[in-house]
Amino acid sequence: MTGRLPHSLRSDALDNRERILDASRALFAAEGLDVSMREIARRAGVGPATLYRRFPTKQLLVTEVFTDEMHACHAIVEEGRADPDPWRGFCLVIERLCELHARNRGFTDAFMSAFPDAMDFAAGREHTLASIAELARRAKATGRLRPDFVLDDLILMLMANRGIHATSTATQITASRRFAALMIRAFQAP
Amino acid sequence: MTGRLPHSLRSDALDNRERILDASRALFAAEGLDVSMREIARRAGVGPATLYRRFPTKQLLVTEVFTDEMHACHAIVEEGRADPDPWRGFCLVIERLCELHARNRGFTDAFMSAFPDAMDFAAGREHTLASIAELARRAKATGRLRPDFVLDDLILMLMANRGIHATSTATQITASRRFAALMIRAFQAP
DNA sequence: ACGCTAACGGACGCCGCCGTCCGGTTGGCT
DNA sequence: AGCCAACCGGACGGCGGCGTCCGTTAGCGT
Repeated sequence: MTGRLPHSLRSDALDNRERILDASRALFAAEGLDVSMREIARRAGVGPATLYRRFPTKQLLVTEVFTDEMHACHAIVEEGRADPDPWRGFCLVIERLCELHARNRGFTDAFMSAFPDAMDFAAGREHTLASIAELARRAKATGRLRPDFVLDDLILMLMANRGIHATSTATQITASRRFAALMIRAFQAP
Repeated sequence: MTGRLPHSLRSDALDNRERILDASRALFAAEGLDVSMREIARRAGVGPATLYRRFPTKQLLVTEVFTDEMHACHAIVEEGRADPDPWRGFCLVIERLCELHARNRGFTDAFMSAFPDAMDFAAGREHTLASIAELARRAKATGRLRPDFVLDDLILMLMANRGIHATSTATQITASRRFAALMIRAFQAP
């Protein structure tokens, strides 16, 4: 999945790898993608060389870390699509997506291709967006979603959602929820 | 206004001061507040020492640079308040405010108190927000603005607007305009 | 138990920014 | 014209991040 096989790694190496990923997850979620490699290594209790040996590029580390979140994205969209009421499903997707991104600053950066050449991500992103587009088409058919809604509006929303910062995670999520509610109202047909 | 009197400055010093402010304006608008002092000095064609001599703190430079924008903010809100139709005025304020912030990344950072101790700014900000609140009250009375609108929603909007980035300024403004339109729909009473 | 090799991390050189100091320059007043 | 103080900017030491090298450690297979 990453090109680097975790097999054929010595036990201590594997252990360090895990610690690096844990540290990355925590730091990326809290601070975004622009944490220094050094800081990740420190947090993981590992020398810089070890970090670079396992993940020569920050890019590789990022894609590895956010594979789960990417799957979560898919899952959210699929759940929305499975809803018998497309508009309800659409709203659910928006709410959940905003919360996911609010919980994980780094994932938003990655999703918005802060790393322009994260091809793995771009592919997953496009697939997710296409699914949302399909859901939006059905939601429009019910007359609840504005006919002039375009996919760019959703991207705009995610970009905007990224701008919302707060001191605590709890406040952050509350604010993001409020924002999602506003956007849903904006997307609703008059 | 800044504590540093531009009077009693030698002509060359005054000239450099102007060049520093110009460079800062350009860089802050384009890149936000996190440009290095060095870069500002380079852009202004001035040594680092000169920059620090004139503005010992980045904070001082920022407040000086964005005084104009702060006034523009006031003006926008006052114009909105002057509109005989409060809802129309409210919408105008939102559109103009979004555009102003879209044109100037650094100002948004400053306005959102990226510098937590920019007291001058905080005061101006609070005054502006209070004016908007008054306008909102009247707009609610007309029944066009949602009764549950709160000032935090506007701050949320500005934070969100900051998240919208684009490669070119033109695209940026287009996106921001679209966003403003969405938010207005969100704020409109059902 | 032993040895081989993967894996470790401290240390290195490089770079850019920070805020400051100081010897040279220049504007402005007499 | 000549002086003096205000002003200039190159240069400095400190810090932190970058990616890499290499001497040492310790997992694992026999």
